[in-house]
Amino acid sequence: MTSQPVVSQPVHRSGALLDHLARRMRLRAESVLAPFRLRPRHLVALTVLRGRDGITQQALSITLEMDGTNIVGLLNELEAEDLIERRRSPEDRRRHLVALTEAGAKRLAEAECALAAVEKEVLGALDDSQREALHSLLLQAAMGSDVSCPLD
Amino acid sequence: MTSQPVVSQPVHRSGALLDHLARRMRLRAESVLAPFRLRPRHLVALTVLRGRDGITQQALSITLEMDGTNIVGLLNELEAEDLIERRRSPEDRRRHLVALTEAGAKRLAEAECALAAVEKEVLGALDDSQREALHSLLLQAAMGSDVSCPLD
DNA sequence: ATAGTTGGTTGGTGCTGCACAAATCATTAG
DNA sequence: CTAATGATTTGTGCAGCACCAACCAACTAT
Repeated sequence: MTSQPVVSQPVHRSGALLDHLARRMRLRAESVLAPFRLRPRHLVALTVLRGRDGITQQALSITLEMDGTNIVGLLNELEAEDLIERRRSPEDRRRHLVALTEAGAKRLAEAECALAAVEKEVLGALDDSQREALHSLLLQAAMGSDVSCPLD
Repeated sequence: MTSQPVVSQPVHRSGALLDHLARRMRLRAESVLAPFRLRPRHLVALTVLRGRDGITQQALSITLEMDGTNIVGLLNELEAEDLIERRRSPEDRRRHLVALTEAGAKRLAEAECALAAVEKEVLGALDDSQREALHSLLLQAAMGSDVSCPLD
């Protein structure tokens, strides 16, 4: 690899587009999510938790790239709604292993279902297969670039 | 395809992933952009302007889904740096037609160039062709779902 | 045992992005 | 002339989030 001295095509930047679309999505998502007593960041956290059960709070803080103290608050809110559970780690009883509860998984699924319309609107220019492709690319990017995710 | 009465697979939701990745990108982008005296939202605005020269401020406000009064502030900042230009519309002299200046296009290009590393990091799990695919999907979604963009 | 370190928690402070409201000016339309 | 419209200015308030300091419980090392 790295053999070709190809200087580099203009290689399009996706940052601004990502920002823009995320914003549009979030604006609509907020009102849709409100009846579920969830805000966008809750959704993000729950989504992460669905993929990595029993993650430690530190790892979560790294994954979400949020300050540890704010993670606490976020989890408090979710725990108050019984959507997540904090279990003590048997190996190191200081650690909390955070996991989605059944209610949490259910709420997440319901919320996602309710977001179908939003996504349809924001990603309206994409057909189903394109949306699926987008999802898998986003997923791969999100999982792969996760510092706290050594082995998947 | 589209012939099967498949009720619907779980159809993955991309909202949270979009949110998550945009955040990761934005966090890094902020520091990279600082030397250019640009913040992420400036980048978004400039990116939009590159695609639609001579757009009216109202249209911009619709596209960015930002309040009109905040658009004014944003444009003031960009105009102070001579990155955009406000021209009076000849047809309706109340309107401002906003356009990228040469300096603006240049700054935008430079900033994007500087963001290469950031994108490489955040989208590190994707290879070049995947990144390209992602970009074109995002672009299509952004252009297509734009209410103020009747004909492109 | 004792000291130092680490995971988590609490409380507080402050900045930034943004929505929203109100008042103003220039221009256009009826 | 009057009303409506595009843009501007100024001011208010809230939410997200980073950061700091103090603290407890539990682990580690000596």
